[in-house]
Amino acid sequence: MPKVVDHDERRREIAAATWRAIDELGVDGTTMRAIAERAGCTIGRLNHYFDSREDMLVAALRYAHVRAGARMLTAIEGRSSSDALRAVLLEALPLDDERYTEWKVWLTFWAQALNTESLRNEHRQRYLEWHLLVSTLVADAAPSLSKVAVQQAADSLLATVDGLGIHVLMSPAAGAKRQAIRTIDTALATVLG
Amino acid sequence: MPKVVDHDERRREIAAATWRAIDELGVDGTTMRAIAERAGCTIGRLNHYFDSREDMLVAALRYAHVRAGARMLTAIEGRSSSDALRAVLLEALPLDDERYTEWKVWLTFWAQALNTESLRNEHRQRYLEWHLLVSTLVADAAPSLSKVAVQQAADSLLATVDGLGIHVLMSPAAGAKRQAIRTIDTALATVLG
DNA sequence: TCTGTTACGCAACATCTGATACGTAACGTG
DNA sequence: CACGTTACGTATCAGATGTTGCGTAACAGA
Repeated sequence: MPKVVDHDERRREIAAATWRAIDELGVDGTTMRAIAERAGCTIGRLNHYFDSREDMLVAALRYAHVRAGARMLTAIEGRSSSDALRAVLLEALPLDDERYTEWKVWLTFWAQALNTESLRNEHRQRYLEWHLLVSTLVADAAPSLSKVAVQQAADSLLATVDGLGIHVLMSPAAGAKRQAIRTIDTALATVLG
Repeated sequence: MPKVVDHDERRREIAAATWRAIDELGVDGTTMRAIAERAGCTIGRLNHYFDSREDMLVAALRYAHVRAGARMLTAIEGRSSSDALRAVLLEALPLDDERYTEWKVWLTFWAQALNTESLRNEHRQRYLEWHLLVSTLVADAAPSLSKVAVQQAADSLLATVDGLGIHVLMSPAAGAKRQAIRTIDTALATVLG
């Protein structure tokens, strides 16, 4: 067994570079050359660790997913359920550079998913987890709600977050961000009473 | 002045063909060849009426915009303001094939707009009109609301519609559609009391 | 009918793309 | 110290793409 390298680590590096390329250039501009440039290697290495460009795109999506998931857990830690719910929803919005970039990646993949079944599955997977997290928090924060009402509230909150995210993405002014926070708060007030 | 043809009509035809190509193939797959095929002409004609491919994409976006605008006006006609509000919001969702396709085009352009200033402006324009329409209807339907509350309600409704649209787009099952309608109705109940 | 202009099909081109094939250097193992 | 395997840089290729330029046919106006 010669020349041993951390396979997973390399793949993660490449996924991160792909992620950066998508952020800077859009998915169209994310060519093998662009990724290699950002990963600080040659195309040879990319092809060594991934079978195709599409596999690298999926890896970038998963990478963004893992990042976001970790942030959500941090946001929940040590908060009451209603505080945690608000924190999680706000954490999901593109309010700073990191999350703005993350949203660019999401949006890019949504569009790409329209014509790629594997990406659509990837998205549905993420959405289920995300829905489960929010509905759990809603149930904790408003124990008097029926199961159906909890689901309904979660659906409504998730839709609001996604819509606001897109809006901020297209008009990333400070005003739009403040407005988004206000909208989340009124939505929460409606749900939690 | 020889061989006179309706310039605008030709451009509209090409825009419609571009629209169809985006629907079927995604924006990446929308090549000059693909558009020409759908328009029933050769690439020569495309280049005769548009300076570049990007111009044709913008034209397709405007075409979709015009279509949607016309549908909205039809939906309002002869309804009370609160009925009209509901009709307009539902009309904005991807609940049938035509509107599903339209949403594919929107989503595609949102993603594209992330790296194209001209498309972002195009979107903001559309969003302003759309926001104005909804907030006007809200003001009519709930005259007791303050100006600020009307704006807030409109923001919330628009975000909900956009979020639901994306969700239906990714999971176009009948269940998701019914769920979306229910979410719109609860949002309306909240706003209009 | 003649003429100048417009419409647009056709073919060619330079560019860029993802993928492959090959060569070499690094290194764990015997 | 070989030896065999892995890592990956380099060169190359076939295919696709947007754009350009040329040639021709159609037609309004004189």
